[in-house]
Amino acid sequence: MDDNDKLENNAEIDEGISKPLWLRELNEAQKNAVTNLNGPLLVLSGAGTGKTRVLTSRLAQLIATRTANPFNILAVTFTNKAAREMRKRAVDLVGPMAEQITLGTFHSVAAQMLRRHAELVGLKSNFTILDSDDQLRLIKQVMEADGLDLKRWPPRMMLSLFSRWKDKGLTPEKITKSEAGDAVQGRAKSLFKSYQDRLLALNATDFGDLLLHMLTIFNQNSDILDLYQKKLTHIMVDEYQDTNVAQYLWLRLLSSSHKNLCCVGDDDQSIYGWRGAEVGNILKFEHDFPGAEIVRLEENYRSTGHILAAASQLISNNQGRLGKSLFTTDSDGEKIRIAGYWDGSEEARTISSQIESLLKDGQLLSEMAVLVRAGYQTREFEERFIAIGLPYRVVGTRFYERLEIRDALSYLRLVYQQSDDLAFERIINTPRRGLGEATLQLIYKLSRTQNISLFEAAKKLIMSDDLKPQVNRALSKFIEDITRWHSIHLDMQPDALAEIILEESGYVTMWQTHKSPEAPGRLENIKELVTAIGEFETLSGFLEHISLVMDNDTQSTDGEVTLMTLHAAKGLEFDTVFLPGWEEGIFPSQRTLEENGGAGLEEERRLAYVGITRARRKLFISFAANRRIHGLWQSAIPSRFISELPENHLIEEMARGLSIGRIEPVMIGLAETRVGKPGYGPGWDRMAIRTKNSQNTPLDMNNVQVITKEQQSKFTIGDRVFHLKFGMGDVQEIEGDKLDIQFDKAGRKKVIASFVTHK
DNA sequence: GCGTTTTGGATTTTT
DNA sequence: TCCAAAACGC
Repeated sequence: MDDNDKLENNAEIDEGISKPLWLRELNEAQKNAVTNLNGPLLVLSGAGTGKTRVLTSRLAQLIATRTANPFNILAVTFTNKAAREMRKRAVDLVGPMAEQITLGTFHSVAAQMLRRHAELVGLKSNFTILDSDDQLRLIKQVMEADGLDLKRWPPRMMLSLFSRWKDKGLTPEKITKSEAGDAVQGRAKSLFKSYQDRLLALNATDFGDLLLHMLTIFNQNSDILDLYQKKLTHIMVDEYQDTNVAQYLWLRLLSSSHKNLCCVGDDDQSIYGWRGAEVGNILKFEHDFPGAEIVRLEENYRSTGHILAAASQLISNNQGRLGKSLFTTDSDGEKIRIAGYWDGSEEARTISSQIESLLKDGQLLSEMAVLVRAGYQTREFEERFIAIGLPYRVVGTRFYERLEIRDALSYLRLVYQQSDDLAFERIINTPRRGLGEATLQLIYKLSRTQNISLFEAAKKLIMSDDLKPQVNRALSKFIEDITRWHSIHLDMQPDALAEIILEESGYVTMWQTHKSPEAPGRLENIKELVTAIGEFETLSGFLEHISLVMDNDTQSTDGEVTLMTLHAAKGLEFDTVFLPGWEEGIFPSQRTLEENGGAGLEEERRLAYVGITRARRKLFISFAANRRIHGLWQSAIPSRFISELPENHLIEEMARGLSIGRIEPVMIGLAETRVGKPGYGPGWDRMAIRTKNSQNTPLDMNNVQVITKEQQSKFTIGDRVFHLKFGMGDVQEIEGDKLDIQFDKAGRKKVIASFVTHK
């Protein structure tokens, strides 16, 4: 059946003969969302309520009813994976004409638009999109040029401040005094400006710029905005709760003439606030788009009754929700199992054997997942899994972020575009060519004074006699190589080109002769990269692809347990889910509480909700009473989230006399004050918040153990002490609240003073 | 300019 | 504890 037949067929069907196939499989609420085609529509879709089906069916419905042509539809997602999935399912429903839908991530759609109108913001259409590593080096340069102490103001922090501003749709001009505060002695705004100027000079953007520049263009050129409003008459947005202000403004501009904006999302699953996502967008949808229809998808097709009940009860502790009540026709299933362990390794051991016994019962490892709050928590499990030979995979470090991949990409970028200064810098001396800091400084200077790229500057330097013969030779060779590769790059398959470049530059040899244990793996990755390049016709096509598609969805095979963070698990589901590490300070994360207070706590709770709702049949939640964090032993109390779960849906399995100990207010105060690291680390306002907290949270000093100056001096070197885990020992050294103790049995350890008592 | 030692720092990260 | 970046010494 060709495209037209399919469409005709469906149009006919729609006139009453029978319903199109996609409508037949929908429940009432879903149908409501799918057939409501014009005007603003908000679809609140709880976890597991068939969101993707609704989205794709609605695309089909728009086309089949001829409400919109495929090329008049814009559909935006956050991940490439979601975009691919949506495209595939749309094609399945309406045929190849779905290829004409403008469908992609916010960033890729914005990048396409920006390439068409780049000159309006001072860019050329072949601008480079910088990855976070490039951004970091750039901001460092800008700050150094400004004579700032990089220790006092970590570049990473500046970068995140700037991207937060960009997320809010703020250009340097729009930064007000109150926005900038007194960050970096009031110089933040001018630094931001310098950073943006540098980006333009490099013909480059960062991720935030893609949206930001489009906002500028739309606001300053009504004809262009008009063009897009006329072309894109129907807009659909996935994961609306994760949009930031810039994305919201962009959507509002695009839809302002026709108001055909359909946003799908779940306020309870908003977990990216720290990245600029604004839950407010979804909460105020009705207000922003008067007359908006709201459809709630509340029938859950994923989880058992017990799991849903627990999730619902937990999330009901949050304020300011739009409110949904999930239900299922499925059975109650098994109760959730809550377990307390003595320490982290017992937790890892027990979970591992539970996985093994499920495996014996015929469950697939690919249907089991261990979800943790932070990346470092996977290690304890990995170690255990390796020890017992349990196959697992960690979803984590992304392929394109690896050092060797970035190096290789820099070669390709420089060959493609010699003016790519950041790429130049990265590889000029990799592998070692004897071109170090001194030479680089010369090149910089020339490039700055003559306002030319580093590559051009290097060329000129070779012509001069400013370089030692040896250095001149090395630099000449480098420049010649790049020039030569550039001259052939259009005549070759990009993967063959990449092979030549990486081989002839000595990059591959560098790793072959490198004698570190990870060298072979790096070579493997390089091979993999070349294979990936092979899928593209041109070098430029590949480079555009990778700058936007930092994808990492390695297909899960049947035989591996998945180990990942809760954030990474959003949108996924497993038969069995383990949620370890539910301890105050870890989850909810101490740092989030300190930095964002109540709002932070609510986001952590949503994260817990996301975790629970990943499970279809079996859910295990656990905590450990003692845990080693960054080499220090700390004792912890169970997460307050555990006490928020409804008891009649749980089975508690406590090891050796541990109890869940429903957390009393005093103990919550205790957790906020005591658990966690001593007060160092990034966060300009952390100290302020810490001080504020301690003033606002009066603690009952008789019941609560708090680290005070007085307590730190409780011990002196040579004291005989007792520790819960290590037993008796002698104090060797005292550093603030940490004691270095020689234990009789456990050896020498550093522990926190409050976990030790005199004997 | 390069290899080694020391130190400081340590959430989450769709693009 | 364990990693990466700065500082150091050749």
